[in-house]
Amino acid sequence: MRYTTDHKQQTREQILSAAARQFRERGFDQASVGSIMKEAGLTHGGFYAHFESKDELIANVIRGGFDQVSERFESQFNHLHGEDWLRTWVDRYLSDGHYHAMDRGCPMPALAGEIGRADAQSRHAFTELFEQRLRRVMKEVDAPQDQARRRVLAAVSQMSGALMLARTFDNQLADDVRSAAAEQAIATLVGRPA
Amino acid sequence: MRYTTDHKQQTREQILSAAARQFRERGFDQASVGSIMKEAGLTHGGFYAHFESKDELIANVIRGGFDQVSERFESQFNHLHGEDWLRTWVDRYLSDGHYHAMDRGCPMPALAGEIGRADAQSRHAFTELFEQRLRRVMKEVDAPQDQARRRVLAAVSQMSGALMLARTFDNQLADDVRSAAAEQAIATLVGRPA
DNA sequence: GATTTTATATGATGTTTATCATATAAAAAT
DNA sequence: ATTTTTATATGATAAACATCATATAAAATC
Repeated sequence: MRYTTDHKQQTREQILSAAARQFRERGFDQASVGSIMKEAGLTHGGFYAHFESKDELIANVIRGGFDQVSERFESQFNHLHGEDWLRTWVDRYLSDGHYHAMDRGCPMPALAGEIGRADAQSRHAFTELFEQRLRRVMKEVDAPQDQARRRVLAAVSQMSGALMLARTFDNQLADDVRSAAAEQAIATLVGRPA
Repeated sequence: MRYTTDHKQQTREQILSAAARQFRERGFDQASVGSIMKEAGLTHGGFYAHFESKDELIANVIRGGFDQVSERFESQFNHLHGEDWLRTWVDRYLSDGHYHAMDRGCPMPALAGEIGRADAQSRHAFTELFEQRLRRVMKEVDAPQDQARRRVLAAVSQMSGALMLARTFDNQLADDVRSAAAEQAIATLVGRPA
C-alpha cells in the first residue's frame, strides 16, 4: 500500500507514542514489540521497517520524552518568570495530574531505574538531555550560576524522587510525599527556608 | 542429599542473596530464575523447592532489602543521636560506597521504578516497610511529630531520587547531584537553611 | 547395613520473545 | 491500464523463559 509521502512518518510517530506509553507503564522488557505494534494498529513484523531494533526504539522514546515535557511546559508558561515560573514548575511536576500520568509524564521517575542499567551510550544520551533541561531551569533561579546549579540539582532529585516514591506507595503516604517534597523544593529554589 | 537441619535454610538465603543482587543489577525481568540459581550454585529446577513462584521471590527480596539496610545502619550508628545521627545517615546514603553498590544498597532507588508497576499487594507491603523506617528516622528529628514527618519525607525523596539519577548520569554530573542533594537534605532535616 | 526421607538435578512443556525472509496490496509512475 | 515501488502483513525461526514431573543421591533413622 503506497500512501501519501509522510504516511510512514505518521505511522512511525504512532509507534513511538505507543512505545512511550507502554515503556512507562510496563517497563522496557514487558512492553514487547508485538504489543506496541498492536497498540499502534499494526502487526509485529512491520516494526523493522521503522526501527533497526528494539534498542533503537528505546533510545528514541527517551529522547522524545524530554522533548515533549519541555515543549509542553515552555508553550504553556512562557509568560512567567523567576519565582513564579519556578513555583509553577514544581506545582505542576508534583500535581495530581502528573502523578497519575505515569504513562506520559517525565521520563525520569518512570524510566531512570531502567536507564541506569542500560549501556554507557544510552546513559550518556540521557545525561546530555538532562543537562540541557537543567540549564533551562537554572535561568529562572535568582542566584550565581554555581549556586543556581546546585539548587536545581537538589530540587530535581527531590521532585523526581518524590514522584517515583509516590507511585509505589498507596493512598495517604503518596500524597504526603508529594506535598512535603513540593514545599521543600520551592524553598530550595527561591532560597528561603520552608 | 540430606544435609544438616538448617542446610535448606542456608541454601534459601543464598538464593535470596543472589536474587537481591541480580534484581538490582538487571531488573526483575532480566534476572531469570535460571541465572539466579546458577549464581547460588544450583540448577534451575530446584528453585521451586524454596519458593512457590518468582513473584514470591520478588516479595521476599523487597522485604529483605529494607531489613538489611536498617540492621546495617542501626548496628553501626547506635551510639549517635539527633543531628549527628541524621548527618551520618545522609552522608552514608549518598556516599561513594552506596553509589557504587547498586547491587546491594537501598531498594528504593534501585527497585522503586519496578515496584511502582507491581500489583497492589506488593506495593502495600513496600509502603508498610517504608513507614516503619520513616518512623525510625523521625525519632532523631528535633521537631513536632508532623513537622518531623514532613521533613523526613522531603529528605528521603531527595536522597533516593539523587541516588537514582546519579546512577543514570555519567561522571561529574553524578557527583554534583549527590553533593547538592546531601547538602539540602541535611539542611531540611536539622531545620536550618543551607 | 538397609530403608526412608528429602534437597537438589535433569529434562520436558508450553509460552513468549526479537528478528527476519517473504508475501501482498495499493498508490504512483508510466 | 500496466508496471513499479514500498508500507505493512504473514509466517517462520531460534532463543529464553517459568513451571513442573520425575529422577537421583546422600544423610538420617532404624
